[in-house]
Amino acid sequence: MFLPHSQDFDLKQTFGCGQCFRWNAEGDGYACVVGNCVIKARGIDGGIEIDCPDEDFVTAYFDLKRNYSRIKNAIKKDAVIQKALIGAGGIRLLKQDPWETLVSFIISANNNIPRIKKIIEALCCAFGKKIVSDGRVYYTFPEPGALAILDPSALYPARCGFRDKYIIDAARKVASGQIDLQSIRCMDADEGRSVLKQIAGVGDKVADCILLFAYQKFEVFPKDVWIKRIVGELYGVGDKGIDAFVREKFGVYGGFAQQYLFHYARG
DNA sequence: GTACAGGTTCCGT
DNA sequence: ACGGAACCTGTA
Repeated sequence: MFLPHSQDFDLKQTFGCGQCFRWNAEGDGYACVVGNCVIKARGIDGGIEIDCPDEDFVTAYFDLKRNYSRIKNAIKKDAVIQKALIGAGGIRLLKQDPWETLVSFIISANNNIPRIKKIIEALCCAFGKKIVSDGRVYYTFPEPGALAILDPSALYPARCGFRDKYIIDAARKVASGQIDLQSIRCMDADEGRSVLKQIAGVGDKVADCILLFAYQKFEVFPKDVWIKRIVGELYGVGDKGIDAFVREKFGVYGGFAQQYLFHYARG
């Protein structure tokens, strides 16, 4: 699938902005296991080439139907956002699998990106399904049922630390049906957040990341330390004032603004 | 050896 | 309700 060059889609920005953890540089592009297959993406002359047999899936996953230029214009209200957009304007918000996103952001707690990626790969390698593509070996993300039967100590080789019991708690609640991840799709953000927070290790920040990156609740604005820092420094708004500030400033597009500002905050 | 990292939970006021 | 320490591990 070929996508002509657009200022609204940059692979490096999209994969590097912290919303996803399984895209890796490979050859002259990137590769990732999404669901049960390997997707590859690379920049080529005049655009982006995406290698995946299911075009409908690619369209949904990369959110290709949405007009990002229009969104960026709507939130481009001051010099701060304008500067952020210079280096981050090619970010797209990926529509990711809720279960994988849930576990990934439980792991993100008090952690850094390289180690988050390492832990997720270890879990996939140990408990996912092996697939081979172009002679390379990959692993799918483990199903809830595959983790639900385990004791937290079984995750020790993945070096999750104190998060191991949270991952198992999530797996058991999802595998048993106690938590229905699908049902969150049709809830508003506040309802969805309260359901997700029933899982140990899921607080406001982790829940908001899942709502934004898996359920496309674009008004949600996850507040991590970087965002708190940059909103404080550049807008002079304290932690407790962020929600009101964001609602007033970015309205229903808070999540997009969060990604642009976050990318900017990390240089 | 010590501090700290994209957060949550627990235990004090 | 609210603020601070602890949590597992890897890295500086």
